[in-house]
Amino acid sequence: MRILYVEDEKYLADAVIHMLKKSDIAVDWADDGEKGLDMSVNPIYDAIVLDVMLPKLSGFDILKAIRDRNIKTPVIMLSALSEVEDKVKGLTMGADDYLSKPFKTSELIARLNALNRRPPLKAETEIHFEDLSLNIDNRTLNNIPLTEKEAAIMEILIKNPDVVQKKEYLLAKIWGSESLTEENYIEVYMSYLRKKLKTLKSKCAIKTIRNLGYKLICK
Amino acid sequence: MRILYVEDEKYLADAVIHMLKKSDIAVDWADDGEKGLDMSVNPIYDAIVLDVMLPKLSGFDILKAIRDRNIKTPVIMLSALSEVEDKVKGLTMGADDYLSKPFKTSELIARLNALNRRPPLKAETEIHFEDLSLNIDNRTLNNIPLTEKEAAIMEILIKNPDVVQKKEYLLAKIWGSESLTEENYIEVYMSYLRKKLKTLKSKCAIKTIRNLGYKLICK
DNA sequence: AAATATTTTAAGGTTCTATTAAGTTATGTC
DNA sequence: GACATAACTTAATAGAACCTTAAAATATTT
Repeated sequence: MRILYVEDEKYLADAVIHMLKKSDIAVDWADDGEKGLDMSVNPIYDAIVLDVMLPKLSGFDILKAIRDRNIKTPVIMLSALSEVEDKVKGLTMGADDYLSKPFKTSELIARLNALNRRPPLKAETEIHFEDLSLNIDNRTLNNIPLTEKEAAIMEILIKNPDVVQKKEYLLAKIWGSESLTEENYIEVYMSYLRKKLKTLKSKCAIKTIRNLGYKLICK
Repeated sequence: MRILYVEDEKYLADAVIHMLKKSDIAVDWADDGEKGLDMSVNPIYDAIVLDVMLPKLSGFDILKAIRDRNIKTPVIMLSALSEVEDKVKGLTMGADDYLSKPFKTSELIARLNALNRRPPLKAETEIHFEDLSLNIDNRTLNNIPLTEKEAAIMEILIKNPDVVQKKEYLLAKIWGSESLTEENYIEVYMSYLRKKLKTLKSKCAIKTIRNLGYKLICK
């Protein structure tokens, strides 16, 4: 794992970097906000550890700048301000985690590892796959409107192409139920969605895996 | 978003659930560890919020149990023990986040949203052997579809290559029966599987051990 | 309150898988 | 090599799972 660490206190930085390296985490260090931002846009990092109080640009400024540029690198904010409002501010601005100073490096390492167990972020409202683009906000698939249920099913399928979604899972997730009368719901909606995929002349189709569920496949 | 909240203090739970609902987060509540574990295995939840100190099973117990079962639902641990060691323990056991009590619900909400900005981890369901790869979820062998019974037989063979599987064992395991009329079932399905292995031009083949059973062998 | 859109229900039709059965081929024994 | 037995293959059938459609019930918009 390779991370960027933006921190102006050299003593602290040296100590933390030393510990991280022992845990096999490569660290690039920036000692002010400007350098930090310049280096942040580099996509090689698995995570960015961002102090809030920095010379020139604050951690929040950097966070905002990189998220505005649609860069999804996981960010852990670091601050002596342990106020809940600050944590919330960081997290809603797109940070993935928030650690109060002083912290133990072992906790930072654990949090870095936790972050990197998950795949990187995808873009928000539009989901693209092959020749399909599903817009969650408008509820449209390649500009043709979908109903709420259709969109909910399509979202799950398109986010996991080629992965079978079990019937019970879809029922539970979308209808919040497990009753058998409702088994037919899913069949009806798959039929609707297939019709729409056909009118779109999409390369993709919904495949049934008998006794299991459905998945999205493309030519 | 729908989450599972495992918490034994009813007062706290009521307050938190109320706030979460206002933020459009649906909450199912379990008030002890056993119920919590039972409900955790249901794949409908976008996250599980887990108190550590619980009757019957601790939050750590639940976390371990669900991660052992390869369930990837994001977990936030909740505890009055704010010791760093505990946080590290939770995070290394596969929790995605850790929140110390007391906490503000706004922070919990921010963290839930941060977690759900990331796509869920997929469970790995592929079994590899020589030039074969069996996907249990998709029910495919090297991307060609298998039926339910074919997949069930193949799973047993591929998990125990070079080990003879007795006819009666396969019958009992897959058909749940020992009748002799059904002896032919297995022969029919071995024939189907062999045909598919041939179309795959696999190095592997199913060998018959007369009067005993079958095993998978490879060149 | 009417018009429209969406969801649910229900019924009949279609497709696929598992089972059955019968003929064929392989294996081991004398 | 002849025989008996076990296993293989294939095609036909039955039944379950799934699809489609249209109408009824709800929900939403105008």
